[in-house]
Amino acid sequence: MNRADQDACRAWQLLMKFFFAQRGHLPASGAEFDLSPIQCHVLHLIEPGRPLPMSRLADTLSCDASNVTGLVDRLESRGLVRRRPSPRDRRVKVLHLTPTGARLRARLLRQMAGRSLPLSRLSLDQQRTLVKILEALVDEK
Amino acid sequence: MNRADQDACRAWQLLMKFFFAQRGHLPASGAEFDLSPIQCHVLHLIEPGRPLPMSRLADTLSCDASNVTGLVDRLESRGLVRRRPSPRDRRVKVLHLTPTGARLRARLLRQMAGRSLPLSRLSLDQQRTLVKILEALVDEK
DNA sequence: TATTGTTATACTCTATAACTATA
DNA sequence: TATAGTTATAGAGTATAACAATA
Repeated sequence: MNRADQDACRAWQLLMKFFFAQRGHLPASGAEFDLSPIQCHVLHLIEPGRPLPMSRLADTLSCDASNVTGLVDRLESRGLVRRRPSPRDRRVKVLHLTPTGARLRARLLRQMAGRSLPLSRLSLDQQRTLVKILEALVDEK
Repeated sequence: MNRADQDACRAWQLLMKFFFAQRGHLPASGAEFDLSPIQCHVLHLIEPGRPLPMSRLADTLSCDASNVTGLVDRLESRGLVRRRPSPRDRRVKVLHLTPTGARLRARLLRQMAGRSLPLSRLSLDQQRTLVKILEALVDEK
């Protein structure tokens, strides 16, 4: 294995380590707000002011549509999200955050960042470089 | 908010986006090997040649010990891991990968890296910088 | 007394199959 | 015919409480 391959290999090993470490923190992060990990994930995906069709949620979560029904039922009964009919396609229901849901989402994300991302270990230069790299790595479409 | 705070804010927003994107891919990644997301996580945590006590697994997953019992039951019945008594403390059981488990773990991690980490979008310089940054960010203890 | 792991129980998460409404 | 969403069902994931064995 050449030097470039070694670097790439090391990079994805560390990215996976980071990912699974975050995944390990998620149950405790969510529990502070009485949210399951998957509920945290849904809340992250429904951005304020950006309604999301149920089917898109199922795709992004890599799960079956029947699963999303129950998931959204529970979030809706807690007053965090709301289903609304789509004006364009009467089969579709789009998901909105309620004001309560938006506030909880913001608190959750702040808490997750504070709990598990020791950015203070990085220099300002490193933080800026990290931003550039992540922008290349995370598909924003 | 000053410039430094903006950079830090953007950095953790992107890290969270990366994390949840990976989390979204995990069910499909695991399904190719008939593994649930949590089973993938456990397999990642039990490194070959590095036995792991059950209690440590519960801590790292932020879950209750009673949960780990069932989790390990299912992995053990598939021949992927084995419980062994600890020689030092007779209350403790440590987890080992079987050869089959170690092979499956390697295949899973290779597949995850190939599926979801488009490192080819990064220059070699960026990859090397990313490694340095992640080493600072991921607690290796 | 405290800790490790198991069991019993109940609820959430999840996929499969069958269904309705709409496109 | 195909797609969006629901329902029913069954199995996996999860926490709580009570327990046995060991420290």
